[in-house]
Amino acid sequence: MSRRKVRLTDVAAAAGTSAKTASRVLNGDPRVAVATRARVERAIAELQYRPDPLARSLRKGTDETIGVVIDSIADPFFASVTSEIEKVAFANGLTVTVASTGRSADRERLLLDGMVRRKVAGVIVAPASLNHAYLGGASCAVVFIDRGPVALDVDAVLVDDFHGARTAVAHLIAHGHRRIAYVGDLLNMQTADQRLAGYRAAHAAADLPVDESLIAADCSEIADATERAGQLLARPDAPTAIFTANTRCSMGVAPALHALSRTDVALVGFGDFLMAASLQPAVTVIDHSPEVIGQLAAERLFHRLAGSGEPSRRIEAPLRLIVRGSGELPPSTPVRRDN
Amino acid sequence: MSRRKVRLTDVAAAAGTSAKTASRVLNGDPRVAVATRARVERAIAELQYRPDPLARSLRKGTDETIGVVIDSIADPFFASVTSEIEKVAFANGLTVTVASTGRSADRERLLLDGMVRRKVAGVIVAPASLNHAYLGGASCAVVFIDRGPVALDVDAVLVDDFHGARTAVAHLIAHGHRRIAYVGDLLNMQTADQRLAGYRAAHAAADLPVDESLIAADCSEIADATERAGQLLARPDAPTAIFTANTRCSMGVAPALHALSRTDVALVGFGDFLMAASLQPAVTVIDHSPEVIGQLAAERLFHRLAGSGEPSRRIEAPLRLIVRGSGELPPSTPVRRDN
DNA sequence: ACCACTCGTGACATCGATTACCTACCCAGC
DNA sequence: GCTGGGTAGGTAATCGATGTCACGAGTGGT
Repeated sequence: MSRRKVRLTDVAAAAGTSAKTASRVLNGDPRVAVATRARVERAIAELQYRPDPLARSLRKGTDETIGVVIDSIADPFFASVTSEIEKVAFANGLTVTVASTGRSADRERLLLDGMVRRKVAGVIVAPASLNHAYLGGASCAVVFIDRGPVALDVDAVLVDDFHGARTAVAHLIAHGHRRIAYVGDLLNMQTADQRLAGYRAAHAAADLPVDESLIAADCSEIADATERAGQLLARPDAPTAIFTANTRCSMGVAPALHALSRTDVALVGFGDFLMAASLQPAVTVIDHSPEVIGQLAAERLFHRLAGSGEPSRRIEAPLRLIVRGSGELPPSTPVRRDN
Repeated sequence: MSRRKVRLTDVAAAAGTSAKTASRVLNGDPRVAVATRARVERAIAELQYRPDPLARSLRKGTDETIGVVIDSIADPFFASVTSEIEKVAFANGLTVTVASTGRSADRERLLLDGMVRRKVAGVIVAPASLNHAYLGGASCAVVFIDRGPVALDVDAVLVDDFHGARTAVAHLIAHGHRRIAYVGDLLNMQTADQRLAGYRAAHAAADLPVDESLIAADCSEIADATERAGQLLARPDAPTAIFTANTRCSMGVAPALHALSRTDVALVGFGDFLMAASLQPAVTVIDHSPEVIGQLAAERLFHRLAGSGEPSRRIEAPLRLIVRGSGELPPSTPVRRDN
């Protein structure tokens, strides 16, 4: 009740000093006599004073908030990343503001612009745009995740999309598959592009030709992946295996296989997901732990905020193949006529 | 480059007027001559001026931000809710700050306190504490989700936990089950409490006794649910069906059944989840769409912000039973000796 | 011709804290 | 005794926008 509006001047008055000195105590300025400091601290405790973050931000020109800009909060991958960032931020006493781009470059700019204007201490961004030079003038720390910065020199926490995809596809090839479909995101996404390159590289390494018609690189939603998987499998020359280039696609393709009872089609996905181990067959994946990515990104950001001046780095989050069954199925030879 | 620090006074100067008048134009004050307004508007456009949200908040005493306080962003249910809230907020030009309580009442207070101090326009809270009187003094709009407010008169968007659970369990009973386990959250959660009550009511309605030893109400994490399911099924008098009282528990129990190859045990879960339809058997659930809850909550909040003075309401989000297979399995009579 | 009023505007205080700059004092050293 | 230097603390400007209030110019009624 009574706690309405306790200002710094109130504290100062109670401590019999001026606002400036109270402010010094608050900010840990050493030039304050111990006795005075004690009086101020007692006043703060008694009045339950807490500084107004808005006023402080306005004056200091920096807010104790970190912004997180991602594709969608509903995407389990980004949800986990965000959750981890929030944990680290909370531990450091900062708050987190999230906003989702829905993969729109315009919206990314809009959101980041707003955050910069709000003077956030830093931002962690999964970019949707293709050129980030516009962030150059920003005075806050920036860390990119999932996709790297273009035309901008900042830290990034990424995974080795190329090698991850290559490993996944090589795994399928090693199990005898020759006709492997690619189901992934639109290629204007850096990650998608790299993963498709990995898919091709795996083929090249095994001297296998790539059948371009098996490449479905236009699945931005779960439903798209489901639909494309259905189409691919309906073909007379259907693939015997599918590589899904991201979690969303895996979560679209797995149900499609299930719905068609195609337990004979091998599947390896990029990105682990809940229930992947309990599907029939369990889904083999290349796991890039969102928790680790979130943590690395947040730590990197705080490192910067603490004033590290080191040159920016691209940090690589670990990848590992989790063998569960779906990726080890042998190629089936269904109704075939030729060959 | 040049856009650094365009202040209202700069705009005013460019338009040959005073800051106050420029401010009037910005805030749509009608008392401005059309000519002046035009000049100011042109200056704004030319200088690409955008008001400083911090300064504005400080002065107006309210921030264009809404706070979302939930258990965990990593929880798919809350992630979806949050995502929906963020969509609505973005559409209204507000930003969203999220923070997770990890189910700690202390942390809930801490977080909400911080948000209120930040003068957020409103908060949407999935409470962890058991008494919310402390929010009474807050000057911002408040909407509760998932769990209702206690000792506080604000809007809430809830689901009918009692009837949902009752329906789910009645469904299992209708399919012949007599020994139905309950796997759920700690009972100090309102929702858990109500759902267990629904479980009991369904038994009572069918004149079935409740075997208290089949009630595992201490699973706050996915792993807990997995473990408890394993224990329950290892008993000589194992249940023939399981009701999981929330998504987390469903996601723990389903893999447990799968790992034990117990495709004979029926399962109905409270809350839908990704892949539920693709598990073997597909999981029958009582669905309470997080999207709908998030949207209703956000809309309600904006309704309040728009100045609605109506008395607070408890809005009920719809529930529906999604029949998929796991809930319709007949009771199996495994290695039984008695009866 | 004068009062009463509205209309468009600007000067100045204000939101709550921080910072630049300056004072007062104490003690050492010449 | 006076200067120099360091320390504790105060005063006022500042961050950027908005609220208060007052002021000059038209307008219309009498």
